Amino acid sequence: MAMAKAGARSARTTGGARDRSAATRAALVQAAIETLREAGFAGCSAREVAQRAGCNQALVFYHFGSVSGLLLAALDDVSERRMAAYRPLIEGHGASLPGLAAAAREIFAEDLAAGHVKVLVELIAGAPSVPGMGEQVAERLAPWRELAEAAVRGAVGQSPLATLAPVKEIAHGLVAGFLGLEMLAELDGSPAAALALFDRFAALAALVDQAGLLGQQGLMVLLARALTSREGEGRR
Amino acid sequence: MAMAKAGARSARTTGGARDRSAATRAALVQAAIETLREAGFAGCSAREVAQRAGCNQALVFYHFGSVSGLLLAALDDVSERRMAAYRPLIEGHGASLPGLAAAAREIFAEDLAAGHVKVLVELIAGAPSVPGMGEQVAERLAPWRELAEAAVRGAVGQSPLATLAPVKEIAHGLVAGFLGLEMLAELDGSPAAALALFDRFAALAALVDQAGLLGQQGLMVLLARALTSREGEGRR
DNA sequence: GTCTATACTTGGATAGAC
DNA sequence: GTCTATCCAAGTATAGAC
Repeated sequence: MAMAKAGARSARTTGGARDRSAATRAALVQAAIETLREAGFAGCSAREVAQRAGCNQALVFYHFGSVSGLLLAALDDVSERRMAAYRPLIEGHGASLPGLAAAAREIFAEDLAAGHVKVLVELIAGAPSVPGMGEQVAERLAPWRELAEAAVRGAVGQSPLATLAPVKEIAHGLVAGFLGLEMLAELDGSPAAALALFDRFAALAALVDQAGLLGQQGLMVLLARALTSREGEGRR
Repeated sequence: MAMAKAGARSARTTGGARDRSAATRAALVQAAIETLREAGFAGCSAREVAQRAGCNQALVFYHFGSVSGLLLAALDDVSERRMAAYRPLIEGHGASLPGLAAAAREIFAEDLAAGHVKVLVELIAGAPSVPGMGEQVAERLAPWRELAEAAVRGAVGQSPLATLAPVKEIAHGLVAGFLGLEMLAELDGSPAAALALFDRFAALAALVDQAGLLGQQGLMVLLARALTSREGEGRR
């Protein structure tokens, strides 16, 4: 998928030329991420990005066809690298809710610092100005949503919590939360509030995990009782 | 605050001229909202907006000084009108958690349909491309965050839930959730997933409210016990 | 593959007529 | 207050030299 544009390169280039080409592409992609982060989608002109990459503006069009092509390649790059980093994290600790919370916190702190979620946010927000881009961005977001779903399923799939809401819904909320927290962190100029919320989530997860001792015999029964008994509802 | 730019109008204009001026300003603001919604921040040129408003491009600069000035005025307009609509909703039903959930659902459904949250999302995302705009947007978001905080305080302030997380944190998460759900709804081309999540939230709120019968004597004791008793932790 | 040069378009912003 | 006309800056994209 990241190689979708590789055809732009001749199949017979020499090794050195290929290296240089790859280096240029990589530099442009990195510069695009940086520009998206610092100047937003609206600040991402071919000239601006090329300048940061230390190369010529025309190379954006040679390698990626258009500015939006470059931005999508940047999203691919971030996605691929981050996905590779997160999957083991989630598959490792993800069997428990506290593990998921801790993993999510680490991931998010790292991504806030590196601006990875910002790339996504900017592309989602900027997409409507480029015909057809919304679908392209949605395609690239899909694996993330699946990863979130898998993480939630692994963490609460067989616990009583799963009966409170479908895994898909919880995952949707999680992804939305990531995006929203990123925007607020950007606006506030600080990720503190977002990280505090994650810490709180981790603490609550630990609490629920211990309450999980109650399991079907405890927590669930309690909730079920609350759901069914409607007689004493005079609470003001 | 919405009158900040009123000085652009002479103090001695005739009644008719003032009406026309106000109408033009209003048309531009409405067109800006519509453009932000359909083409995003990056698609909001003075020419594009003016065309939708059915007036001349130069009037953007006459009335608002700059394109970003117009966009901020659009945000002011949305904020003011929506705030007026929500405050009674929240103050009316907000004394209970289910009331808050129901109110939030109504608000959000309306705003999704009208694109009000989109305006905010686009301005937050687009802000980094205009020097100083981030602060302006943050200022305008502040009342919303306070409203969310007041709503949360009113709904869970004296309930056992409030001891699980500070009201400020919950409110921060709520606002982030609104923003993130808006982005996903936009990308999906459908608010269904967001609304389903709100419905779930409302259902859980009703559940918690009924569990609130347990109050300090029930739910809290349970949670406290889970927090302190660590001896039987052999749960696999 | 990369550069320079350039054609063309769009956008921000202002001057001046009405 | 609104419009036309216009200037200028910035952006996309391509052609052609190296």
